[in-house]
Amino acid sequence: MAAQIVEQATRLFAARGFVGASLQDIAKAVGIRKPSLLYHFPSKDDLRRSVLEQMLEHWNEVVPKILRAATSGHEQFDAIGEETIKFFSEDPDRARVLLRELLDRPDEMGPLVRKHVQPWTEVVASYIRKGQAQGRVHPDVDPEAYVSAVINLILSTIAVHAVVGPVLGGESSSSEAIQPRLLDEVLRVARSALFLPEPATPAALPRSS
Amino acid sequence: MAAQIVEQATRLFAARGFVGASLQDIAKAVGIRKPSLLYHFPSKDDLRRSVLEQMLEHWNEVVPKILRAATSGHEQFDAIGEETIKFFSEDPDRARVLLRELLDRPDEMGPLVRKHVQPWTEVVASYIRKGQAQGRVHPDVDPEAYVSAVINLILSTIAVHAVVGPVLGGESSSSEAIQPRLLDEVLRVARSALFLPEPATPAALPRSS
DNA sequence: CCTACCGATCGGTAGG
DNA sequence: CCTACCGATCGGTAGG
Repeated sequence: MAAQIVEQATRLFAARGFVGASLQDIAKAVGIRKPSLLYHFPSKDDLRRSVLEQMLEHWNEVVPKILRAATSGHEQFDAIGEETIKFFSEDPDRARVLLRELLDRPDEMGPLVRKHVQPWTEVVASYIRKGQAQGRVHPDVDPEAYVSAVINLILSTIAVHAVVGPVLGGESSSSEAIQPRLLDEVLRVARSALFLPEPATPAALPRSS
Repeated sequence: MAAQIVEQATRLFAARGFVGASLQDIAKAVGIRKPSLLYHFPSKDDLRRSVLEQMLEHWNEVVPKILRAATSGHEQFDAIGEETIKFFSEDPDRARVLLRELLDRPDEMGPLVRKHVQPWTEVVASYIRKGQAQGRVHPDVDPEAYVSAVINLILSTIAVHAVVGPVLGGESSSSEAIQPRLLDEVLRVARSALFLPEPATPAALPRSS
């Protein structure tokens, strides 16, 4: 039961925001009365925290899988981007709730981001630095800033795809499915802003032209 | 007076969202009573539309200046990015209000984006296509998707900088000013995802190596 | 898990 | 531009 409440709360918080989605609305979506909902979650704020907690829990399950696949090289960095995109696009409400919370409660989200996002950000950043030392990655990439930018890009692209997507394809393109064009371009942008174009054997084969 | 109301409404809508900011709050910030506010704006929704309108008005003043400077070439594309960043970072509340509206009212924002953003998106896209024909721009750039991605990137980076910025610099870095590191990297990502690395004289000087 | 109910606050109006 | 007031809805509680 608690799981269904969290599920519907996520849906409605994502669509209408925390203050915009009433306990009444959420209870009705679950099929119970408001006081029954307040038996499972003592307050609306407790429910909000549970929604975030469940999301970060799922995220923490997925992170090791992402990082394991990513030792180095082009394909592995693609894997990081693809898995991150998969996490958010298999339920865009995750991106919307997260973005809303970042806007609504920056002071509260700071520590949460520091706890759940910064660690793997630093792992990815260290891979980037290693890539720079090996001459595979652009030397002027700011590793931490790059990772932040790509996360922001993925998050916002998926969160607002319903309005930005249809603007691209003048066609019907129902407002439900995410346009692959957008996500493909996001990945391409992230990739080509990172890697040097040529294998570039910097010192190994000093064959001067 | 109406201008002060719109100004404070923008501030509070940006910080707390449309439903989270009450007419009471806004009136108090202006220094008048709620019914006086409702004399200038017949309803809260009218005030919301005025906030959006004023923002898009300012945006429309800035767009021609941006496009005029951008005929072609590297520096001109940088100018587009820099001016767009300037527009939002000189008042980050613009980015926040816009992002909130995209999340809150996708169906209403669709037409607005189509009207105010799509036209210049297509101008920029056509520059990109010209650059591709001349071999200056990566051939696998999807012009419209690229522009959408960069707008999303700028918008979200500025909107949530207060929480993402401090995560980067472990130092004090007060939560007010936007970290130049972030914006510099955003510009670098946008630039290096667009242009081919070399001048690459494709057919003009067929000096085979 | 429910019915019944609470004070507080919401957007908005009447009337001056 | 104000005071006074409206019905509706909010999150939450009592009590079973």
